[in-house]
Amino acid sequence: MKQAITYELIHECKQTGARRGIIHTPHGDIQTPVFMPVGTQATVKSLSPEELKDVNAQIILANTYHLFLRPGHKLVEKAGGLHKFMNWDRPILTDSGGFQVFSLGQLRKISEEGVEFQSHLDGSKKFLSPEKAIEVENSLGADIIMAFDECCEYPSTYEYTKKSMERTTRWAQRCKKAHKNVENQGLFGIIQGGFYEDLRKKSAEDLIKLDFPGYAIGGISVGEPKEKFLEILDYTTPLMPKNKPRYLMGVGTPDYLIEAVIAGIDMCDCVLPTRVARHGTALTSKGKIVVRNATYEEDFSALDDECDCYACKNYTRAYIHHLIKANEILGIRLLSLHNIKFLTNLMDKVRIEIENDNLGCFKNDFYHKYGYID
RNA sequence: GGGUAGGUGGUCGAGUGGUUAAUGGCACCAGACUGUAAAUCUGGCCGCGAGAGCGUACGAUGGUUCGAAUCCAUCCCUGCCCA
Repeated sequence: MKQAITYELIHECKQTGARRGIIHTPHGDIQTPVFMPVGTQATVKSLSPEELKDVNAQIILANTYHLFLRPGHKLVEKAGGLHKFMNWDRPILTDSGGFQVFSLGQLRKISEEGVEFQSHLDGSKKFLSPEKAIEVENSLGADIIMAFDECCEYPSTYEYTKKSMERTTRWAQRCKKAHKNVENQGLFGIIQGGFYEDLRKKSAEDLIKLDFPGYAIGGISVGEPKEKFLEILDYTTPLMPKNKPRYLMGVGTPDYLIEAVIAGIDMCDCVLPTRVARHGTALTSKGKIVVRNATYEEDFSALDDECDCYACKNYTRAYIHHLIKANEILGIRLLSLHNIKFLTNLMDKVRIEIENDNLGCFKNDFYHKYGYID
């Protein structure tokens, strides 16, 4: 049977082992490694699809939980699917709601059957199971859909993490069984196991037996220190199949992205660029700047003199500072645009450096300039 | 000129004898943000001090009181009404 999602490995960086590849999807190819902006409610907050294309977004995320609650997956299906509904003709990935099991901690109850949520919108009770999540994801029609998992908080005990991981594996099995649209949508499994090496290993092994077209690492960047993050990344990534896309969920600071790619990751997503944008911060080649702060009041330079985005080509820090202070939407939009472009530009460079077998040197230069102490 | 309501920290505005350096909102100054309950949240916001604390402060001056932003007197200023 034709697979919706396939991965083509083009090159491995001789310096770092990072992978340069292509993910083939029903809505076109994705050059990897790739950064994926998040558009939870079928929109990357404040930006239009045209603008997302301008900042080289190759693929975006949407969320099962949110769209299930509103406007409802049946409505999106009636609209002709997510692509048509939101006017985005490039690939889409839908998260399963597994992250909401974590982020809505106080509003849900987990059982073997699934998760009962108290809707954050109106308090009403909603239920998501592996089968229901897949039903919703099938209706939404994204190219890549994620298995319904539990993202554990940090720290969690070994016992709890083990139980949760094993349940996530059983759920993955149920997801696979429930998935009806295999030719158009690729279902990815999510490796859990928290911060325990043997659990990660077990999770990966069991999920690989289920033969998903791609695999993700979940349950990372939930508040752990960076050393922990690197540790898990380093022992989990090699467990993932080489001939399939490897997705690290929820990672978006420049250093984490680079570390992930070096570890062998192909895809990352994060709300960070758009969220910090709305809060008045720009990511730049010389580190992040809080443009909301008074120091930028009379700074008539661009956000980042190395950036070619619309905001940097046309506006000054002083102007964007003013817009943010004045609560004007344009400030948020310009920063969102810039921050996404900053990360997609970073990944563009990363792909080139992999091809040139030079990612290690690039990392050092980048860190030095950005102000990371490595 | 007569009457009336008022003058509180950057601002609007609570407080009407003590636990009040003085509630709130806004403004301002920072910090956080990683599969989005987030254009959100947290902290600071009279001066000096690391801190304990000290010093100033509720239009002005004087007074009553153990104690006043709060009571009294006079003065200054502002809004509104009448002439």
